[in-house]
Amino acid sequence: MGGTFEHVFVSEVPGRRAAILHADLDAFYASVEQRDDPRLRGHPVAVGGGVVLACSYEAKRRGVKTAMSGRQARALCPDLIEVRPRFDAYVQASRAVFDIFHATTPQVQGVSIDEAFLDVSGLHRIDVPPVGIAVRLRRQVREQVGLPITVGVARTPFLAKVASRVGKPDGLVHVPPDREDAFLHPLPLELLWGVGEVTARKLHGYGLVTAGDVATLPESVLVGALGPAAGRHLHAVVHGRTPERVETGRRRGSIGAQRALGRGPHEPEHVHAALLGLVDRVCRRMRVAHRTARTVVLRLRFEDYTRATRSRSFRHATSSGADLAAAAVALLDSAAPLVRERGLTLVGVALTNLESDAVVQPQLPLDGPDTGLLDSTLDSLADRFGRSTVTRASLLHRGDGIAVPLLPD
DNA sequence: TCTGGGGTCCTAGGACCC
DNA sequence: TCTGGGGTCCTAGGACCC
Repeated sequence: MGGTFEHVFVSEVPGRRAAILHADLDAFYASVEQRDDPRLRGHPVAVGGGVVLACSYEAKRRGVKTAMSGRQARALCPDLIEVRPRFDAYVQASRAVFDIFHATTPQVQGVSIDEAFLDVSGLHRIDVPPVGIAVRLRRQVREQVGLPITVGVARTPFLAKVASRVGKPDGLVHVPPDREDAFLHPLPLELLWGVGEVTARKLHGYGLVTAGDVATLPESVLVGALGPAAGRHLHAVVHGRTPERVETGRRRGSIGAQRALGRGPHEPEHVHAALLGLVDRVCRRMRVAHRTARTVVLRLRFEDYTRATRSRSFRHATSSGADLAAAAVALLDSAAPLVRERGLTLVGVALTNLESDAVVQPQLPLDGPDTGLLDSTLDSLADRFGRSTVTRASLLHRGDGIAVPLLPD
């Protein structure tokens, strides 16, 4: 395990500037395994089945990467220790870490199971400066949960995210507002959040290597090369013009599940059964989340690794497993020629255009809405869905309860 | 080197409406 | 008969993220 390194550019800038922390657990799944099994510590560890889901920094140094096949990883690193994932342990560790985040500030935006943005701008009177908060946060996560975490501190979430990337593993990087260009411009453009393989390749084609190179270009050139949204975004990014606020309380927009089938041929009945299993799973998750869906998306992947999607939208959102399953099966039938031609290797289903469906079961009066009851109903819904959404709720009768379809954001 | 499972956002064409 | 601009929704594909 690497030692702690703390890289702070200069001392704290006083005042009430926006201050965002991006906190990102290092090699999360692999770190949990190393925490729970001392024999794994200091050794290259990969978590996964046939594919590497996460790997320790010892493995990363040997060239092992996420999403690599197990065979490939073993070829690069013969002494690799492969561990089956224990998702329950990861969820538990994540909850413990997020508890520390929420104890630090109410303004927490979760990004994934192992990272979050924390807005500490409002804490300047009641707490130590942001870098001090970051130092404490790292110590608390290490002491209370036993995991290494990297924190980036900056004026905007985007810069904090890039800072934590630079600080990995187990580091702390602070970007003071007056050093943003000095920090950002020397970095290879691949480090910019949102620049992936395709965009990087395009930009390299123009002879651009660093973020600073990109910053010399006018917006119109970037728009011409990358399209309006990506071009404008990248131009804003390299000049430090990204939003200062974190977004809390956002609800997800889709629920999906997929299953790799392996190389075929596959019996149609087998594919059919797999699809129904997936629909069942996503419907279950949707009901637990008190959502309904208006659109079903079928995802397919073929032996040549090409992909296709087919989708169908309903007039009204539904939570009916039967309706959604029928739609999914019809979509699969419509793609039958493609499946025959290319050979199916993956089937997936996603529910999108999600709406909230809060059905209030207790005996509410059906004869004319009772204002008091409705108020208390709305209050309890506000706890579950967030105040701003509920103020736009409309009420209607359904069966022996009152259904409250909440308008989507 | 043949690649898992969960998401987000953007683009673009066509239908349809005013 | 031919012409315009603007908006929304649906569908399919693609880039990107962890």
